[in-house]
Amino acid sequence: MFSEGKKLSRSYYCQDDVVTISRSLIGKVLCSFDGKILTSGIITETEAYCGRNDKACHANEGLRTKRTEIMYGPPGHAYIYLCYGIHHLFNIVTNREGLADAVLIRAVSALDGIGRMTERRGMNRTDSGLFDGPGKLTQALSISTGDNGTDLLENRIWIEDRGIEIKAEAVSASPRIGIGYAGEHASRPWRFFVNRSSLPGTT
DNA sequence: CCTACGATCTGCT
DNA sequence: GCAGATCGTAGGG
Repeated sequence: MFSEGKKLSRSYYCQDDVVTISRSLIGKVLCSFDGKILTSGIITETEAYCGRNDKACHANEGLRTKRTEIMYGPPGHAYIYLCYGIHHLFNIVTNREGLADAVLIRAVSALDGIGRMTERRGMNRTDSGLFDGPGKLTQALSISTGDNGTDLLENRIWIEDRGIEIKAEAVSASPRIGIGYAGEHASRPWRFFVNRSSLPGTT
């Protein structure tokens, strides 16, 4: 019953421009498997964070701590951290080991296991805005800090290309959210999102 | 040790 | 539109 999809390869995550990867992840499918049920959603919003010369990045300019260690590891692994003491935010390490580039997934549109995803959110299927936030989608996909460091080529959390087409004109770029502290770097248009009118499910 | 604060979300006004 | 939740991390003493 599940759609055929091709899991993104290691080389995809090894591309050297994190902004390009962030843009190209729009329309790909984020999947998670909890041992019983597959849940997934089309990625509709992302943000790029660069390990060099980017004050918004946790690992900017070689800041190496216990938390950021995963970001310095090999590409294609999950960097998950707790935000505001409540929300688990999911990122993908990219480029090359030692550089700490990452893409934050900010929103998805549910595909597989919608009932289970809605349930995990403690919401009703008819409610709106169920998966359109970085903290919301991790809850829906059952992704938490316990999954920090997960290899996205394994079968717990991964990303597929299902050939979903989203027109270039349906995607916009804007400054990243919630990083006002990043000074002059805050205005960089490193957030990518599918325009509201083009979101799956609208006409 | 102690303090400040955050790549957010919800509920209430 | 705004305050409160809630806790790990980072940085300073």
